[in-house]
Amino acid sequence: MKKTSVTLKDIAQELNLSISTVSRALKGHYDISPKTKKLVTQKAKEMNYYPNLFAQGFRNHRSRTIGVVVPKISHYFTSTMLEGILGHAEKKGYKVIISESKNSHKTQIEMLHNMIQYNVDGVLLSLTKATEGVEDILKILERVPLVMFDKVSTKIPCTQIIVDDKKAAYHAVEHLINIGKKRIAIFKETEKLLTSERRFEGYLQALSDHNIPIDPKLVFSVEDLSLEKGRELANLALSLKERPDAIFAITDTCAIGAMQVLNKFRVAIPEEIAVVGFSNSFSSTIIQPKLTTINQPGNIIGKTAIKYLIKEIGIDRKEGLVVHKTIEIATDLIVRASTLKVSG
Amino acid sequence: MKKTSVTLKDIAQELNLSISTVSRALKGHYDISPKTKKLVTQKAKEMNYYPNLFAQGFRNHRSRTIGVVVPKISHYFTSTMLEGILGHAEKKGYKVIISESKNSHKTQIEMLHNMIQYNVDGVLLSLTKATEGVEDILKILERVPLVMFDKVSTKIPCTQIIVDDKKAAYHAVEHLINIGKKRIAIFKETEKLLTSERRFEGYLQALSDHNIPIDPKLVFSVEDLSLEKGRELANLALSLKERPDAIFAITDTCAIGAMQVLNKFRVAIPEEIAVVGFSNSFSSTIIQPKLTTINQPGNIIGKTAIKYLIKEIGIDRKEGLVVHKTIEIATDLIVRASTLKVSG
DNA sequence: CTGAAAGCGCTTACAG
DNA sequence: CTGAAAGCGCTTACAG
Repeated sequence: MKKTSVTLKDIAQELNLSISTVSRALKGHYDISPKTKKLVTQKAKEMNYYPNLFAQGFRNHRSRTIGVVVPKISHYFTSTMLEGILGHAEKKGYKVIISESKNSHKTQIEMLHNMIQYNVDGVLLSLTKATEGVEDILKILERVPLVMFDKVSTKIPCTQIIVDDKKAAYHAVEHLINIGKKRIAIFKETEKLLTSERRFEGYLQALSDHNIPIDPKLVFSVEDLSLEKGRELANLALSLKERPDAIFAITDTCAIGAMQVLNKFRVAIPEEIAVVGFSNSFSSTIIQPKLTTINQPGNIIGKTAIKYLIKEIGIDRKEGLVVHKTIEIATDLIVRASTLKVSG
Repeated sequence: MKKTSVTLKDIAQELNLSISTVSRALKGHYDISPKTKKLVTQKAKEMNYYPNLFAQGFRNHRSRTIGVVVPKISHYFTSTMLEGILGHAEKKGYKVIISESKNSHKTQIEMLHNMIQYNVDGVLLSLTKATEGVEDILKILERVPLVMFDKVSTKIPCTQIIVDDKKAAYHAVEHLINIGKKRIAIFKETEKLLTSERRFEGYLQALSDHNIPIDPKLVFSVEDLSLEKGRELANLALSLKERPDAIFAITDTCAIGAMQVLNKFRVAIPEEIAVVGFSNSFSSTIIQPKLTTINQPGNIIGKTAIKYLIKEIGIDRKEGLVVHKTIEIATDLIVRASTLKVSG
């Protein structure tokens, strides 16, 4: 496999020009005469010249590469965010290196260090649940432009793109109230996870805005929410003396687990207990009845994140000019059979 | 943001050594005295030195980067293959650039060209459905080591990692026969897609091995199999004078669409019609009854693909030594309620 | 065992 | 409008 690629030098020789001139002509430098420019660009095309991005990057101290670190690539929502990132990266001529941090804080930090070593121009980060302390990340922030998305931390001063979790949850719970529900349970994570807490805030707010007292018995917190955990919590909820008449689960998966239990015990959904999930997964349309849920536009989140990152990369030299924003991306509630209005 | 990183030169100055010596010491070159080695490695650590991979790559004509082109990253199966790729890449010190070809042949070729321009050491490719002609890809094959996985083409002479589709389908259909089914329909794609054709072969083989005549009316072919198409085909199947007593759908999604129709018309699954899918998606455990399906180890496929690619990268200089293999990864049948043995 | 030097392909001040 | 030269950070034959 020969890979002798055409270089500036080759073009220069063919044309009896200097390498400098060829280089400049190809970049459309204003100093070069139109004739030469035309000559060079034609020859370059003819010889099938492609710039050695490696050499360019080496020379310019920029790689046109962006590093992305996410907890797990095979979560559907994550992969839609990645699609948003890839799409925009391509348009802007950036390549994207992707790493998984799994559920390890250590791996996460390692990956970030790798990214720096790979000379990425900037990093896009979505935190693992297991993130412990942020000092490591603060250090990284000093070395490379960084934008966080989806799973973020308020302790890290950087631009962050998130779903408007509080508002989304508020709408979900308000919807339950509107269909006549009064004892609305929430299935959420224990404190660690910001996303979960913000959804909880939305829940509390909606109840209080509608003068519904908060019953602590209806707040179910657990670590590592999953299908299985959804089932367990549903069992707990059913065993309450005063059962809830609705469940707001902060993930679809957990909502589906809960529904399986309700179905098993022939608890009518939504008549006896309505259910709302979060994230509009494919499965939410498969479960019976179909699950009302909140659609998070992964694509837009990813795209917004990389947009801001590229902007920061552009201005990172002039220290001080970088303004950190928190952008909240709007979601929408998709109403399906699991919360159909109960007539009467 | 200052990014003045430590270079070999800095270490050399500190230690009053030449750059050459420092470079060699760090690589453990046998020529360097143990004392110097120790001195240098310590100093490097102390100064927090990280090699500039860019400069190394530029110098060595290798980037330790692998390019991956897949049709769509947000397909669950695809993302598990990517996980396999990423995991092994990390272990071997390779970074991974990922691109989506969407459903466009043109984009696919563009992405491959990009990869070459990015100086990747090798490329991992899974074809889009829309692949038209392979000349473009053959040309790329001349320029960079390439291994294909999952969606492949026999017309391209390179190492290919695929699921043993024929055998998998054979087992699925044989399982249906074993539970007493005789009129087994297949829901498949039209010819274009190799995967689909190989599953069809397995279907035919299983029937003929068990002396069950093939009824062309039971072979349903359609383009772009989807949930919706699964529903349509199920409707067609139900309208047959002689209904099938089982359906082998070559994707889970399509199987689930079919089941929705069966459920709607209160056709008992599996008693009246049993259903088998393909790929063990999360949804296959959500649909009622749970779907029997074939588990494809995406992780292993990805890992195997990158393993072979790295091997090829190692030997690509000595032309002619590269042997192209087709590796078939074994699958397993996961039996669930949709094909439970019908007693009597 | 160590060092000086060339070169990977490109860009860009400097000079003319 | 064009060219010669330096340099990005590293590796590696060549010399001693």
